[in-house]
Amino acid sequence: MNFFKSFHSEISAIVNTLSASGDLPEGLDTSRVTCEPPRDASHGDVATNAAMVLCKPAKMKPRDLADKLAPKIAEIDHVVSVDVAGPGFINVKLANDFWYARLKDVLKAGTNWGDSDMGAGQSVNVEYVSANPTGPMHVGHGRGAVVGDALALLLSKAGYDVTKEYYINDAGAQVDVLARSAYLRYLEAHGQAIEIPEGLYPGDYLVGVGEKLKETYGDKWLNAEESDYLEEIKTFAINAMMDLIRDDLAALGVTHDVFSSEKALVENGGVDAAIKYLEDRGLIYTGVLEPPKGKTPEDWEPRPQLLFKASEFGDDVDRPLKKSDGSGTYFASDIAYHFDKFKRGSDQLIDVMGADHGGYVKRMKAAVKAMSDGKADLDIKLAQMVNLLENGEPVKMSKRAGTFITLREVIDKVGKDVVRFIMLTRKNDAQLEFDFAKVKEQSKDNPVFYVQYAHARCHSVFRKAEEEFEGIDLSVENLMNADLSHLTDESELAVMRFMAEWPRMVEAAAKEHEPHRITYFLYDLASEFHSLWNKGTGDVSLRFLHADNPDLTKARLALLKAVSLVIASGLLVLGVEPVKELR
RNA sequence: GUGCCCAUAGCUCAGCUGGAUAGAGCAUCCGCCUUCUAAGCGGACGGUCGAGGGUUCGAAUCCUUCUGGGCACGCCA
Repeated sequence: MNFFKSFHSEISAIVNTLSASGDLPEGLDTSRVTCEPPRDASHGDVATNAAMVLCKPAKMKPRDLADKLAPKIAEIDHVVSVDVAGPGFINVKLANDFWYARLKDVLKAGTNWGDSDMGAGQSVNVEYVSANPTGPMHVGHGRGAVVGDALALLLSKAGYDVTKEYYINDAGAQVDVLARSAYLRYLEAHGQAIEIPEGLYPGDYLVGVGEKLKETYGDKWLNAEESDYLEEIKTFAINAMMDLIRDDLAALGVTHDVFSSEKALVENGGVDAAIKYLEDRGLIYTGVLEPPKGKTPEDWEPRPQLLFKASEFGDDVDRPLKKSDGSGTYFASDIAYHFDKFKRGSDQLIDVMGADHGGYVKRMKAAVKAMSDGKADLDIKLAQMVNLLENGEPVKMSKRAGTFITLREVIDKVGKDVVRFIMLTRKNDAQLEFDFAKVKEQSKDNPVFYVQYAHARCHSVFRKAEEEFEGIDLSVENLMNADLSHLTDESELAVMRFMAEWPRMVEAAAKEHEPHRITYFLYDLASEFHSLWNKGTGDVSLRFLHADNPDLTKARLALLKAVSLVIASGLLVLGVEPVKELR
């Protein structure tokens, strides 16, 4: 559990007590009071800004208020000292017993340590990947996939009821292009010489589709009109592409709970229903849009269109729902899709998409606000570009020259765990450099390795312990009984303090929808641990195993066990498998 | 032209949504293996947080105006 939270409620209780006794005014709002680990560890274990936040409504000077709160805070369990510092911070030091208790919490909970009930079972829908079913995934898709998947895992850990969803864009012009491209490959499979015109998909991943089309249909479509074969071949090709994509995702360890089809949504009237819903609320009209400023398209001409009043919900202009040929725009079906997600019971929606969809954010948020009467919240995470490098040099990619690198190739080259971890070493909206040379390197330059190494080091001691102490019981149940008061070195306590912050980290990262924070936490924990480890090189008494002192050894093993569990727990959130040994 | 995102050490980036003297890694320099993995650790050097103004006890963080970069801008998805 997040002990900063319970500290916060202790302080609120103190404030209320002082109010009741007349020492402080009634009705002070403690919601802005924070309890955090101080930036500088020498300040103590918990710092609170209570005196500074409450001084104004309490009509006191911050230091005076702090002096009033401090003696009461000193009475809280495990508090050994309270200092007032700086402009009015109250710094609290906790007894070692407190950290020993947290360590036992870790052992007891295992990799479930850090689980939170913050989400209280609220339903969250995370939509991610949603790559068009027109070809294999590229590395950029992979980033969205990892960000979405890790975010979903994180939210689950924080107590939300998460649905992981993929939206298949199987309607519209792009899948028509796919169908035509597949048809050419079908002709090719029948021995015809083909030339792929500009605008169709040239990728050779369609060759196999052409052959399967031949197997399935024989020569049935060879001399047919497009209007006859298009639908059937389209469905066939889309299915083939989705198999391909699902396969790529599986290789990344990404699985979705729900696949939603845009085509189905159009065909079952969902889009029309959504438009009608907005129409009934007076949010739709037919009008003519201003041409875009600055860069007017060549073929621009004013044309009346069916428009959604997005500007009433924070968007810049109203947005079209129908194309000039009368069919729905992508936006129209996406409105229907988000409406559908909302009606299925999620009032918290998260979309992960590529940064090139940035211009789409405002209108979608406007639509969700309108469709849900403001009840649903949509957060859109934009996954920025990934730049592939080889030893600092950009990897040149060209679709035409066939040097395009797919996500699958990257996974096969470095492994899924490396891809997942590296994709989360940056905020989602910052560009990411992915250097093949770096990520395969087994050194501290490579964060994946650095964290895995810490985990592996723990296990190497367990193996050593089994060799040196015959019949030693390394089970959690046994280690839980260790006398932890042997652990008094500053580095040991530093590691314990750091682990105790994990639940708070999970909650903060989940609240902000920022899975990359987990990566940084793990890196820092690994760093604390490596530091402790190395102290043993200079000071033999700090090593973990001591043949002449089984009690001390047991306590140290308990600490190691906890470290390995917290690292494993964090890696699980990232979808990365903790390794016990590095080759 | 308009909107969104970004700007932090020489380089690559964090900075816990307003807290204390702004932190890591790389690079450079100096140290540490008779060892449970040195695949590591410790230290030094390095900053007008792009610029100006504002909000308050307090700003890298919030507001505003600039400067410089990325993305997007009806009938693509």
